[in-house]
Amino acid sequence: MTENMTTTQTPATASFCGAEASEACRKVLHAAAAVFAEEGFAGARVDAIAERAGVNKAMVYYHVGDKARLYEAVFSETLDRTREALDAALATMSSPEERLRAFVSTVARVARENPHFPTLILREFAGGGSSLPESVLRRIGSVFRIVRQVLEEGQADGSFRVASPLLTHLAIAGSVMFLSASRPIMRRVAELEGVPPSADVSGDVAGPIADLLLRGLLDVHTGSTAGKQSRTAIRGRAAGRRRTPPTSRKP
Amino acid sequence: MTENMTTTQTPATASFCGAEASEACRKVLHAAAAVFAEEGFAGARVDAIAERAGVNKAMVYYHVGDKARLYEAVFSETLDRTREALDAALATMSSPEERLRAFVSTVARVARENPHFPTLILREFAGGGSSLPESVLRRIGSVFRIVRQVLEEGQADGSFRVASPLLTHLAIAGSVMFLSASRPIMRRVAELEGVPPSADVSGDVAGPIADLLLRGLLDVHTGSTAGKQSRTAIRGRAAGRRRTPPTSRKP
DNA sequence: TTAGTTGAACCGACTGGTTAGTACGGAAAA
DNA sequence: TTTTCCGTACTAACCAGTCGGTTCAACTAA
Repeated sequence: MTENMTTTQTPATASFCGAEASEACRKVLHAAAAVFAEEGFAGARVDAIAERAGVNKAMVYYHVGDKARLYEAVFSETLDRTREALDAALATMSSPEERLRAFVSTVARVARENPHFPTLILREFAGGGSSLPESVLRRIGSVFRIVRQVLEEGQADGSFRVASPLLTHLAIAGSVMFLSASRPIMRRVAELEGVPPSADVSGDVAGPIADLLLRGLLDVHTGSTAGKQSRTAIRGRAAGRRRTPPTSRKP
Repeated sequence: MTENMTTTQTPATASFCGAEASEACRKVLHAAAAVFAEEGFAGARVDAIAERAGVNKAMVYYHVGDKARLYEAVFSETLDRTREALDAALATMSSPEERLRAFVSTVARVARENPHFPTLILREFAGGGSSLPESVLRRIGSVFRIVRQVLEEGQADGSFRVASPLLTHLAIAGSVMFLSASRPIMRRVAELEGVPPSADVSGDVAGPIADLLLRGLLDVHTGSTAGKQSRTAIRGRAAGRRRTPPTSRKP
């Protein structure tokens, strides 16, 4: 399957499969992405990856290297592709709002085209990045830098309210990743409760997420009384927000 | 549904460690939560759990059962505790905004008090809930029902704009979980880039997250020109949002 | 008091199945 | 021939789960 050459035609796998990126090698990387996403690093079996790729297990070692290197290759390739898509998408936008919306929709699109991406990211963030080498962490940092710049621009020109760029970025990325990866478990929960699985998470999630994050949940656009009341209530609450005591249960 | 008696003081670990919940058993559950969070289900070694708990491996099997049952016990206990905290927190609030803010801050507090919680949730959502039994999925569903009710109330009385409750819930939960679990990897990324690790994610994340999600990122309160422009642009975009064809890659 | 009994809590050492990684040989290109 | 590619068959290690036994406190009978 050559299905995710959707953005540009750069051979992102070049550094791992040799410069030419042979067919077998690409199949291995695709299969690895799928199995790593489904089972996690520890749960993934090299035999399963090989079988899924339609090659012999020895080929995995011949082409890519050991399991850790395979994992790194999957991550690097996906992050590079994401980064390229982001650069391309943000380049055409000028205002911070447009750029932020483009960020959300681009990440959502990459997640839709490559369904293993959000799963891998979620797993790795949960693990603290312990199984990632520096090179991959640096790629993550470079994506963060893009968003931080957009957020700071927006704050500087007054179109965004002042908030921590790091928290905001994580909220945006977390929403998109979590939501994209939630499809299977939400389907299971839904059918367990006897309700038909919601179509909301099956379609395009970028628009609603961007709406939520950019416009906010409160209906401030209609200028209705309810909306105004809400805003006042929330502003008061936000100002006088009580601090919760830092009672940590475990040292 | 028999297990929705969550508002009362049910001892959450009762069903797994025997009614008395012996000291050793509690230690095992705590250690299991830590190791499962750090390594995932497949990556967690029962020997590691036993060592962390300061008991012999055979004791793990003697007290709790096999690895899957141990995992289930950790999840059930944590989810029950979360559910109890939510019920208590939301009971005192009346308006939908207050209740939603209470939801965010309660989940954030539980995550801070029990740092393994967001990690476990993230991992399990990534895995599609494949290693969770029905009982645990039902508990997840019950938490979702709480939030959906709040959202629908808010939409009914006009204080929330109309949006998919499922998407909104996942965005909220995803933000909080992702952000809470991101601390370690963010620290690693930060120190790799030579910048001091941001204090933003170390403190209380509930307030900023709730502010972001409830008020929205755009500074609509000042009525600035930039804000007005943004809103128009966004409304236009949201209305004419293109539909993406539902191309599912795998059957 | 004391010797004997019981049973729950506990442990070191083992097993059987699984899995990452390799040795080596064949085939086809170059 | 040499190099690249691919496959079979193997090993060494790992790990979930078990087994046989020990400790010890509580209880009882004499």
